[in-house]
Amino acid sequence: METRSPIDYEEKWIKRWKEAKIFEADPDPSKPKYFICVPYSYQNGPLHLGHGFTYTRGDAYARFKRMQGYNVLFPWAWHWTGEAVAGTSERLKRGDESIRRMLIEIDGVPEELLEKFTDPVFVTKYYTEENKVVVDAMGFSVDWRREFYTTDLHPYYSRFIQWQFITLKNRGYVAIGKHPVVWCPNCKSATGDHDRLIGEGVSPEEYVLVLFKFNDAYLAAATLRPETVFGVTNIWINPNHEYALAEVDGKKYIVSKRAAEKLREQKNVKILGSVKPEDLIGKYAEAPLIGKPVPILPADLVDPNFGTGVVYSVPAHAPYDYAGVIALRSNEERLRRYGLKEIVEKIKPISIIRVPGYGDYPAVEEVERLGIKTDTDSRLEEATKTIYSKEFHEGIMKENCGEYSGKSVNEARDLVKAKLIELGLGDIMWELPEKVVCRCGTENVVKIVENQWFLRYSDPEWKEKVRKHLMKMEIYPEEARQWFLNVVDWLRDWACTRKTGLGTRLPWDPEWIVETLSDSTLYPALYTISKYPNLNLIKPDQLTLDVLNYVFLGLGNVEEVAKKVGVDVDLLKKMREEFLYWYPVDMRISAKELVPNHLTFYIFNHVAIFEERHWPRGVGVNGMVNIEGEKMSKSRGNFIPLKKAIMKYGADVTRATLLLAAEDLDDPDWRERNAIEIKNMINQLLRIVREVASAELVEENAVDSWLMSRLQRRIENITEWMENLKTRKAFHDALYGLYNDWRWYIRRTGGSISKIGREFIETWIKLLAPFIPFTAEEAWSILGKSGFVSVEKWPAPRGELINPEAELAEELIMRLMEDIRSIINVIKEKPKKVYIYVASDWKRGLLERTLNLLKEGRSREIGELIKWIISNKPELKKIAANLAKLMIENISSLIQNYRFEDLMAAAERELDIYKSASEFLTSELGIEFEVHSEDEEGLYDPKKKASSALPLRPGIYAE
RNA sequence: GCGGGGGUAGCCAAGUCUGGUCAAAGGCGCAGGGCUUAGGACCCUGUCCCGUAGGGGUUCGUGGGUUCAAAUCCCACCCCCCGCACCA
Repeated sequence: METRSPIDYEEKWIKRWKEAKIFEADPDPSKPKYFICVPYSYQNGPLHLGHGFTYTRGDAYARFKRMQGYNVLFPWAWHWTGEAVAGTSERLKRGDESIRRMLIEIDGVPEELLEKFTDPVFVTKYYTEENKVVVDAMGFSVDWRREFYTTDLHPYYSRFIQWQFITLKNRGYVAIGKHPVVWCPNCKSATGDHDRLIGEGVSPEEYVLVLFKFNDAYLAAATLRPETVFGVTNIWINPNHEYALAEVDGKKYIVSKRAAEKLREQKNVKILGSVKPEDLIGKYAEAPLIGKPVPILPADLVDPNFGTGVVYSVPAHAPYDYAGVIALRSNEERLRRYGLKEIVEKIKPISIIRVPGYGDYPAVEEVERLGIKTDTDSRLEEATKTIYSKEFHEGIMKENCGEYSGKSVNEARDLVKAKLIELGLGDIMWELPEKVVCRCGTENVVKIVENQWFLRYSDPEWKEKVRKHLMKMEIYPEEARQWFLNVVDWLRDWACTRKTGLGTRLPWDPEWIVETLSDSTLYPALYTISKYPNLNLIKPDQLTLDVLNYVFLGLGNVEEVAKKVGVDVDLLKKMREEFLYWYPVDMRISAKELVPNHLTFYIFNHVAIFEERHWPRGVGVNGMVNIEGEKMSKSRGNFIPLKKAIMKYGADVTRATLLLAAEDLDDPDWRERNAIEIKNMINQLLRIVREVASAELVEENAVDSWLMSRLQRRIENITEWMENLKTRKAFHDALYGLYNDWRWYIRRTGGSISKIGREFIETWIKLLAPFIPFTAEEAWSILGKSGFVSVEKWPAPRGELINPEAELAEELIMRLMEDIRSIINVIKEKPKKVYIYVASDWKRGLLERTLNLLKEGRSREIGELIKWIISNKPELKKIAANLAKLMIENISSLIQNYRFEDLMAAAERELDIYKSASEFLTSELGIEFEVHSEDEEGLYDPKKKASSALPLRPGIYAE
């Protein structure tokens, strides 16, 4: 399906830009370079408004830098690596109706192609073609000669990835090990979040198995709180469940049957037999570390399907356990059947943790407070959470905890765990805190994957290098820096390989494929040379390790390398030079969801592989697009592909609507209303341009100076905001700020336009070019300009055109208009005539005094002004206080933008300013005006308004 | 739980770092007027409450505090959004 904008000129400019090759960038030593990129997107669907937002920001910045005179490289590529597309194909093959519908209705895939979607490679190809059209349609200023996609389906991408991984491995950044994953025993694969029927977001948790010696075996109790073993009073088992006796890594465990099965995926397990609950209940097992025999008791709270089905009981600190004791005590039948009465009576909670806000037995307190009587009461969950968290954060181990006494619970937990394992009395079991069910309907377990390859992001030295570099990087907005630093602290080793999906084979262990977030960390470097193989200057298989080592790291003897692979030495040298010219990346722009993964990995990998001078310089992050205030998602039905937005509103409207919606970490909200409004605005802009293009230019006047002055200030602000990636502010001011200036100008000139007015419009178009490039080009050509505004020079503010006097004069006129309106509003009838009284000359002394007072921060010393007024004009005694107060209020709002001299000068010219504006005021308000000075002889002033006149605030009388 | 961001007028959204210029930009919506054959677009005005003179009153999640002065600084609390590893 074609992507066609309703705006006729958009297509035209895409074509012209392409023909003129203005976005193709080659090294040019005479120009400063700027390398900006955005993360490539996974090709499992159409680009949507979320991509559109990040990419438009990137493009606007690229265009801005280009206009500033930088040699800008803005390349593009496509991510094919991953498992999701394979999943889609698989579901389609199985005849999944929902995926069919989604592809047709939401992604807009033609029905006849659906058959081919059972092939993942076809899917990625299809979307790459579709999306490339969209990227052009959006007006992104891409150098397409450098395009590529990932995986070993591409002629050379995998060579790059293999080089990267071999380099990482050689430098010790790759490790092999075990790794827990959520596992579907039926599908025999890891179950990602999106492949789940139940249990989204659930990940494996590490439980400690505390081993209680029982004959020649161990009762293995699973716990998150091994430190509480000092408070154990008994063991709970489920009286209705037959347990398994199993050999686990050479040791005999008694656990529930389900647990034995689960452990099979994690350890070496041999099931030896079963154990009846009656064989355990009433007997004793020995608690580790304290060597105390504790009785084994029955409880309904024990779920054989969770953990090991064996629980050790700490009634002082675990509400469930205390409730279990209560429940058992009152269960006469059970006590009799197992002969437990005496044992149970002796059980007393043992306090081992001191925690503020509770006495010795927090669990007892909570259970009694809530009046809980059974061990299956649902309120126990809440009580457990409360105590767990409180004790973890504030709890201290008491004197009865051996070497752990006095330590925080937090600390003791890890120490006890380590000790138990060291003594062979503890073990690890991974378990899912909640039920997870695979799409296939099978309940999942945790599997330990063996021989998993990792990137060693936990390496303290590596982290430290990254942290240090982060402190030097430009990060926009600044708040994101701390976030990055936290991520670095938190980061663990990353399982970097998978068994399924598309990607690049791990060079030294080809049964593994480099996973998607690990093969996308270094590729900006590839952009610097990808045009060579793309233009057939070097063959993909000539990009050997030696060649890449030379090009990216400067290693080896270039003559020898060239000879070995059979390419021209100069070509290799040129590639090396091109890499050195462009690298490092100056700016990478992305959505904030990539901070905790991709962007951080990107920095880690650069730091690991390249020389320091090639580490990333800047990162900009932004929020994630909402639609009409709601999160965008296919399942909500509010998913908007970029293509759809373009076809409805055009690219510039789409770009503008997104850019105006938010900046920094705020999430932009796409609102249809805004898009419509912006469409009108853009039409209006072109209307103005056409009008100006054909206008007969008149002589300049004072308002022209005002207009130019405003323009300089706007340029200054817009430029500074852009430098800091404040795209919303910058564009908002470029669009609406300048528009409002223009409207005022037209009002003041009565619609006539001077040479200056035209110059303003030309500059305005340049300032808009990074944001709405199509409209800007169209406007540029309407103005009769040749060439592209896209490569025009970005306007620089001209200090000599800043004219505070002209600005102040206009501001005074605006204020006067407001005051008159305000009066009319209150008296509720339109006056026949309005008299303006400019303050008497002597009052300028008052202005001077007021300015001094404010300058010195003594705005409260109003008494000084009052005294001064009275000493000059005793007859004003009554209103002196009022005048002084008004004076301060009026001036304090001006003093921020204008200097002392400007204000004094304006006060001297005030009469002229109002007189020359009186015609304008009449046309605006439809009222006759007379402007007088308070000093005039025989002044017409029936309501004595003239005496209330102050410098820069005339008196007004309406009749 | 841990980490990050945020709560401003009917809605969206600036302002918060650097307290006074803040009844608080801009846009939308709404109301009135203009233009127009009409609609749309466009232009002007108004849009917290009160007010027959440019003024006054009460607001910026909640509750305290600092200060001559707080949307802005400090403390506590409530609520919302995002990320947390095999989805990219």
